[in-house]
Amino acid sequence: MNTDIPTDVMTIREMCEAYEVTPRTLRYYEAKELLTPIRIGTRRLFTRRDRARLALILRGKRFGFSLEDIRQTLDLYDRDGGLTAQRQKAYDLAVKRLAEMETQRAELDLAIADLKAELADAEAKGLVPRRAA
Amino acid sequence: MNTDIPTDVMTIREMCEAYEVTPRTLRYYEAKELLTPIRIGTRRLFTRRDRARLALILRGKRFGFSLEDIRQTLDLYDRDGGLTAQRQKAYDLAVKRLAEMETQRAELDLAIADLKAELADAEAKGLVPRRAA
DNA sequence: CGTCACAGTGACGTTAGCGTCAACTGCTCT
DNA sequence: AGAGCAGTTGACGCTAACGTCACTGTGACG
Repeated sequence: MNTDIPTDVMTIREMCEAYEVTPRTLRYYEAKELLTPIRIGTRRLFTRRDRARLALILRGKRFGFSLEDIRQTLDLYDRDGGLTAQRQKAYDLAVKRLAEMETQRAELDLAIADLKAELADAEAKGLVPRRAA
Repeated sequence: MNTDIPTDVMTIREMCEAYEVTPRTLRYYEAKELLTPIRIGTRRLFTRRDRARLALILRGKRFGFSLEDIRQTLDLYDRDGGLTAQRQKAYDLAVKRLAEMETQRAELDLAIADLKAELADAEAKGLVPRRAA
């Protein structure tokens, strides 16, 4: 009994400024079924849900996941939660992603340590005047 | 006084199997000046240095860095170390990359925590029978 | 009522990062 | 010498993730 339009929606421009993306990007994500903004006539209105998803998308991208990878796990974050097979699959995938991310975290720690060592070495050799905290 | 060929070199096939990449990839990296294998006639021989660089390349890729990003910092890892402006630039860039990686680490921790919470929530709702350690 | 700024829809262009194929070039082994 | 095989060089192909452009639609406003 609440089929009307949510009040806290944003236009495409507002979205772009809020998340530093272009309209093209948002339309592209919609085409790829990552976002599902409300359509008023032809115009798009992005809901709270869209914003949450967009944040997750952008985050995922920074970790090197593809949009397709991201799309497949996004559903897990939907609160409506039917006990569908769809959702079960999303869950399974998410478990795998979690493992990947933890692996990546370990690797990242290693890479950071390595890089720090290289920098320290370069400094020790007197190559640079940098002050590292 | 050691201009001859290093003994611990690898052919392109050996490299491919060792690092799970294709010949195409290695040639591509060479074309992009990420690797500089020795050329015997037309054949390539990959040195210890190439292997170290390749490992760094593959690692960088997993964190979402572009090959160009990677190329620009790789020089820092070269042990020969002239005090060139080149090297100074590599150092400066590396400092920036380090900051990026630490940001990424923080985000990754957040993302992991989020995802774990979602999974726990899904389990609590009885959506799945998974046993998480 | 004109226009004007913003939104939308194709459709084509672009870049990175390789895949794929064809046509050589050398070895090496028989 | 011929066969075979790993390796090389173009050259073209392809996908993801958008950019860009040309055109259409439309609500607001003087």
